Amino acid sequence: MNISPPPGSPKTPRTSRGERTRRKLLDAARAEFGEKGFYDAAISGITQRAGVALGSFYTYFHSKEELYRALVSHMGELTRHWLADHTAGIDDRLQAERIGVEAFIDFVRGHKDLYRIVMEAQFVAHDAYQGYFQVFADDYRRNLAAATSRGQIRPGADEERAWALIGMNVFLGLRYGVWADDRSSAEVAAAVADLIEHGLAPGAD
Amino acid sequence: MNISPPPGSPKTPRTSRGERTRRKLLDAARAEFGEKGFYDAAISGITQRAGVALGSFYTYFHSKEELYRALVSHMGELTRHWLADHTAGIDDRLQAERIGVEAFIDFVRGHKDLYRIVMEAQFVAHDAYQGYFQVFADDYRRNLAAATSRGQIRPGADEERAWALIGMNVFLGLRYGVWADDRSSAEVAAAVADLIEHGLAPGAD
Amino acid sequence: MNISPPPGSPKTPRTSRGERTRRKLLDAARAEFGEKGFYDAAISGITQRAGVALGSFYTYFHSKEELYRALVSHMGELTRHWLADHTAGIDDRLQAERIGVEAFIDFVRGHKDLYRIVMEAQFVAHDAYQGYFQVFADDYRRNLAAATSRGQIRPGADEERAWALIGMNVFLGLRYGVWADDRSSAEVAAAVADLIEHGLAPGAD
Amino acid sequence: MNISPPPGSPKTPRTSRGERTRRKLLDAARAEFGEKGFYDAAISGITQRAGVALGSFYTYFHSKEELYRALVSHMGELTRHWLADHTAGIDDRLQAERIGVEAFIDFVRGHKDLYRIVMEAQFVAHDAYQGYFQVFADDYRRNLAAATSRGQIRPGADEERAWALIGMNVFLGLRYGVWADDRSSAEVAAAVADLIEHGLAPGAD
DNA sequence: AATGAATGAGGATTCATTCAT
DNA sequence: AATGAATGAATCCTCATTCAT
Repeated sequence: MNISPPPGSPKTPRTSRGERTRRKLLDAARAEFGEKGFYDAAISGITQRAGVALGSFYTYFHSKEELYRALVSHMGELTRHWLADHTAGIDDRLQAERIGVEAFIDFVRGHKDLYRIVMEAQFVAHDAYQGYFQVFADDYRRNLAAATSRGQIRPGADEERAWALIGMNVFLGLRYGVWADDRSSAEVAAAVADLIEHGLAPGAD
Repeated sequence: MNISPPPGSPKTPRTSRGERTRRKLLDAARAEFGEKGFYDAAISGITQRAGVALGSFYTYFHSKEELYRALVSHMGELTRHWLADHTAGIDDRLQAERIGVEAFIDFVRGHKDLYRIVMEAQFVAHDAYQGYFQVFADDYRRNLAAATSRGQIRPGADEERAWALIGMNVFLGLRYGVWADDRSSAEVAAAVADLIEHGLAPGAD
Repeated sequence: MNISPPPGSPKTPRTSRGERTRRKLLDAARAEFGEKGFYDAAISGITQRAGVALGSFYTYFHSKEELYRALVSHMGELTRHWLADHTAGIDDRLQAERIGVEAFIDFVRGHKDLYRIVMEAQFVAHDAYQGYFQVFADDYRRNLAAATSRGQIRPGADEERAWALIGMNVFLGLRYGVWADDRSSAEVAAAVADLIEHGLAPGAD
Repeated sequence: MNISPPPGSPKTPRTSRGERTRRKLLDAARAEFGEKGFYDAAISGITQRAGVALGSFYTYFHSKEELYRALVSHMGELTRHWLADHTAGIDDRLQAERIGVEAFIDFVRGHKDLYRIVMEAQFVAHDAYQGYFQVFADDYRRNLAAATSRGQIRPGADEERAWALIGMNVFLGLRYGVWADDRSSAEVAAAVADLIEHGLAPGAD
């Protein structure tokens, strides 16, 4: 007696050979999507890069889009781990913010293909895109609230702040991480940290 | 013997009837692209919405992409006019910033289709996208420099600040203008204005 | 102001050239489907036979199946016209039955490809198949009832009789019209007419 | 050095476990083909229903078509056994005919999937289909000849009669056995028996 | 005997663009 | 200027069959 898997069930490899092939496809897809974008990327391009037959793609993924989503979700995990690793142990929120910007730009520079994939998800898998940032927004809000309660930052509308800070990071990542390298990540981070910390007003400092 | 126009020359209508057709196509394209995105939009969809024959499209545009670029560029002008109109006469940069955020969110809400088009341009007409924001960044930098020289804001790295502020606006527009309406634009603007003005540090205020 | 056609609207040619192309496709499809059956027939095979480009197919039909249905329906009309023409003016039902069988076998012999198409419709477009025969069954029942009221035949269960008679015709058409020609249609018709008229019982005749 | 079996040799299981697997595949195939038809049925669908691995299919069958033919042939045996069982001991041909129609409709109702398989064989394995009915036709002819010589029925063209009677049964089975249940098999059989026995002519009875 | 990964030919459909009228 | 038919390259996905384990 066998239990047939539910319709939308993931296609999980059952052997180590399969595991290897799946990974080759994932890597190839990352390159193909990153270079050409979702629409100009071809399954045949992916399988050729991976060095497997066309049909093998469908042994591991239900569709082009499913694979795309897998990549977006993977990128989310990578990003969060990277940021967590780089800001671990920093108790001061403002300092964490500066380190975060710097780490993020560095990360983007090292993952331009995946960054492009995430950005394009807005038009390919809107829910995945929104979900991707929602996780960050939620984290941010929690961090801001905690910092407020510790007296590290002034109280304020944390949700709006969270989205504003995400937007900053995203565009700085785009401008200084993807489009051009004319500033070091540390420079950018310093400039922005100042903005985040004190704002623009010619205060008393 | 005819003198053929230089390649790449714009296809300009010569009659008022042609002018009307061109406009119908532009409007239809905006709807089609806004709804379906560049890749899923079809020329035939555009001409059907416009109520003209398929072939007529190529009387006015060289290609799908050319039309797309025209739309992006049009959006740039609309946005700048809108912001200029709404911040005209405001001498104080910090106040202008708040009004700008508010106006931008309102603008996005009224032009969701065009906003989507601009965002997707990143993957369809990268140079147009970059150009679109570069104009804003340049404006921003000029404004910040001027405000600095007037003593309205603290001196700082204006280029980085410019991109950071653009990123804020874009994501707030996305989150509060396109994705959901759960905050009034004024609320969002107020929250962010506070951030921009004073930053997060629990300063002397 | 244009009214866009309803989604499932037929693709009607608007020019005489289009009319010609559509007909070429219909003829080619008949040959292709008749030879290879629905599943082994290829759109590319049809367009090659028709001498038009692959894409032209979709200018006239929404899908392979839609064309198939058109053919089945066309065959229904042809058959009914043929039978009506050949049994017109025959007042006696029993004689009409004999002439009908003969005409049907002749018809099948001249339209083997379409006959195959109809038969396979059972598995491709079940409703079209059922509809095809239902029309005949209804006609039959009407004819039997009328003949009964004229005293030409014994009263009986006309619906069951109708389907039985259709079944006869279909299988005789298959056996003597499509599979082999070892009997003339008149011979077959005579043999069957006797069966229909007197049954098998060794009655008084 | 091995002696390879002659090409086309049946793949016979050597163990009872193999026997069991083969039967599971046969049952699964019957369900899959019956539901989806030959072309939409997939080997993977069959093996999934059977609860065995895809590759195991080819341990027992050379191809999809071979299995199909096995099913058609199996259905032939089942049908003949059923009819033989139900008409055994009936000496009167006309009564046997009535009982036969009734039994056939009942049989079809209980084997809709196999009936569909047989019908589609016309397009998948034409020779198997023709053979299937040829056996019945031969039987029929023999029976009719015997009945004639016993004086139970009027002499006539038995081959044509045989195919006519088969056609009746097939279509009645389709209409009243597969498509709808709006008549009991006995009712249908009675109506048709009358037709077969006396024909339609308003004879002396 | 059983497993499930790998293969690659094959086919329907879409769509930007061109062309004849 | 307008029309709509014609083109054919391009691509996703399916699936029977083979093969290595």
